[in-house]
Amino acid sequence: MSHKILKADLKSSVSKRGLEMYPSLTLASQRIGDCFYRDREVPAHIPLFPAACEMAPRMVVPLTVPSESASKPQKDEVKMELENSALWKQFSSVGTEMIITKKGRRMFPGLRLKLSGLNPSLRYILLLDIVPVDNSRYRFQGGGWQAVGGAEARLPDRVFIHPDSPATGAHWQSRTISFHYAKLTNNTLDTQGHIILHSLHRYQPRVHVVEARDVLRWAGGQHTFIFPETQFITVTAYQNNKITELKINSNPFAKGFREDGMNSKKQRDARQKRKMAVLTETLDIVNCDPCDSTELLPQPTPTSTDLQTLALASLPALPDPSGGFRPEEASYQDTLVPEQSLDLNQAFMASQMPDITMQETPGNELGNNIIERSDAIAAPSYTSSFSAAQTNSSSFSSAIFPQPSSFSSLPVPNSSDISDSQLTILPINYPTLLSSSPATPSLQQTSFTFPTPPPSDSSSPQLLPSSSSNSYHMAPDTVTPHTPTSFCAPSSCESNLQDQISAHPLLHQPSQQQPEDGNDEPSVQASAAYIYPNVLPTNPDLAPVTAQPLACQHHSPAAAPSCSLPAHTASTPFAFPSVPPQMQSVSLQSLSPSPALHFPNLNHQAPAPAHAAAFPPSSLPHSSSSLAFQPSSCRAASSLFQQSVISAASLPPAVHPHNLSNSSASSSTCSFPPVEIGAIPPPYRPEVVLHHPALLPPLDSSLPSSPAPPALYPAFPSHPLRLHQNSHPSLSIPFRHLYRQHQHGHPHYQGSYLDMSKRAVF
DNA sequence: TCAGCTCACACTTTTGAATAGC
DNA sequence: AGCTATTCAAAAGTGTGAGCTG
Repeated sequence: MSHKILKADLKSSVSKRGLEMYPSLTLASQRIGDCFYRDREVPAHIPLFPAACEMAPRMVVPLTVPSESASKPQKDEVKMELENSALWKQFSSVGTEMIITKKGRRMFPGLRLKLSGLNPSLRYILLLDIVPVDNSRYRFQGGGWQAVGGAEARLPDRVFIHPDSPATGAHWQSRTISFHYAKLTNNTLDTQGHIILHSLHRYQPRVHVVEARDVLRWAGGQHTFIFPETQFITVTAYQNNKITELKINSNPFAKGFREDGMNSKKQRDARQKRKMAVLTETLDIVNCDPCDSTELLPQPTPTSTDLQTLALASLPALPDPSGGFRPEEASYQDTLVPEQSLDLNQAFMASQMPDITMQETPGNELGNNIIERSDAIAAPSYTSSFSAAQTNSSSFSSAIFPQPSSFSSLPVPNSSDISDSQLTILPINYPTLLSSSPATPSLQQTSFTFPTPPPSDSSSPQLLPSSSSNSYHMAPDTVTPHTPTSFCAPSSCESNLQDQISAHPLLHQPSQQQPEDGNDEPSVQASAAYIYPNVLPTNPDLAPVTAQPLACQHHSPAAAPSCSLPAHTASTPFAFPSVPPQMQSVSLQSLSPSPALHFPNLNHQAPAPAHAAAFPPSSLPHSSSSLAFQPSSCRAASSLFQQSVISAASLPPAVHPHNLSNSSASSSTCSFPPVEIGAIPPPYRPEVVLHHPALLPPLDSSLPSSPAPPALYPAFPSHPLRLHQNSHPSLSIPFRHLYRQHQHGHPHYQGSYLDMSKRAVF
């Protein structure tokens, strides 16, 4: 089976930033102040992010967002379930560790997902990215994981595109979606497209469902799903023996290491004994033959293989200390035992699999570019259960979940806490969690609209406001795609942030979140517009806070700025560079130009339209961006957003690691503050393409030269999208090697990659 | 000295080409 | 000739443990 894997380095703010932890909101100040969401309970425009303290590590932190009003029709109910949730929870209860190696290591357990709610006729792209949960480095001490310091500089974010992408909704919904091809590496110079992570850091995988049309057209609705139980700590060698046991017992490839396996400790010891015996015997023989000894001694020390060969050859009749060395038999036994275990797991999963129903948050019909908030429908139940679980025995808690009961009392660590915190990750008691939330395990859903990173210069096309009241305003001269979104160091911003957070109205509305019944989502009433974060921070953590380039800055909750959003209606297509078929990953980068996706397997699916007009009506009518947190499944909320793209940049404010530890470590909850989802990075910006003509594929004469853009996508001069007809990936440029110079100025610059590091720094 | 990393190893499953059978 | 099933070797995925590194 040859999976045509598409690897591309999309630069997405989403992947780059991941979910920002609340309350350490991280959008650039100039944008943060302009980020408002409307909420029924909070009619006034409430800035998503504190104006003063935007600096925060890009981490996964869900923000609780009041869900859309129940009265609103839910047009977009994308649901995702984690099929092997039970297995994940088993690991999570101990403290999931993921081996990362230089060559890349697969994740185990892998992400096995079920999707529903997609438009069968539309194409979607599934993306996997992994973002830091906090800003700490961990060490396994005293049987548990403890934060022992600050995280290392963030590495280039890469996104793994599911090999089937793009595929129709029918395709995705007809089978289990697995991301087992994705590999993790700690090689910062990795050229294989693996997801680069730091060892001994804590991460949260995220899955993004993006409408292919939208991605190809520099925008699009998206759904982001996060399963708290899939958090893990990266290691180069397992630290917790329990994890090792679980891996061995669960992973078929590790079958040999099982108790009765051929590579078990017992067998290995036996082999070792035999080797030593043979070696000793051989040496004795050699030593007994003085004549030969001088001749033969020069031979190299027998290798283990040689020794084993000798041993096997000389010990065929030797009784096996372990009860008989019969590979076939042992192997057979090994297979039976684990399989049964897995079956049990499956049964458990089935029983535990909640009927997750995440409410989607219909976006603004008019396409208003407003941060839309969807409520964590099931937040209460899930929250409480999660909290309860906290107290239990898991090796680490889900840091991303703030205290349920209280936004107002959301723990906001002092700066001092940050430096010396020795976070001990508490385990999550999933069973408790599940049992406690009978209604629905689904977490809250949060939907966000993400501005599409606009071109950096005036020449770049700009999105014409479809609605005057909700238009984006760009300040090309002041804000470039390179403009960092974060402007203050975490330490300096913490106190302010805390104050702001505590004062934030939303933080005092935990009770307002309705239980998930699909009707509890608070509707966004007040018109809210936030300045289009046209550029994601190149190095948000280092970016100065003072920079406020955007013309439309509104830090006042009452302010409803009208900002023009640059339109990226046209995609600048180019072929992906050829990549190994098995994995193709992209670095989503918000700031740097993003290449148009070229999906090799488009041709064996529904004909790919050359331009938006050719696409069927979007299943994400509002170009929604949604984020859903759920234990095992969730329904993503869709929000109306024209330029929604997976963007970590627009992701929720980063939660301070310590904050995280305090809130989550002490309690895992599902009451999240509003989560802002990042957006799929746009293709290359026009100016970039101009300087790199090679990026542009030959124009397809058969395609209309000037396709009429849909209303949501104002005319934008560009090359018509030319979908590659070759079923095999033939990426003409190192698409997957596009990196953004990360915050902290990551030194591991990819020399062979396109230099995306040159961007304005404020 | 030691925590963390790299690498070779043995074992396993997966993959896909080659072959056989219908 | 075409299709399907089977076989088999190579490739790739595992954890382990010794050795290396800073």
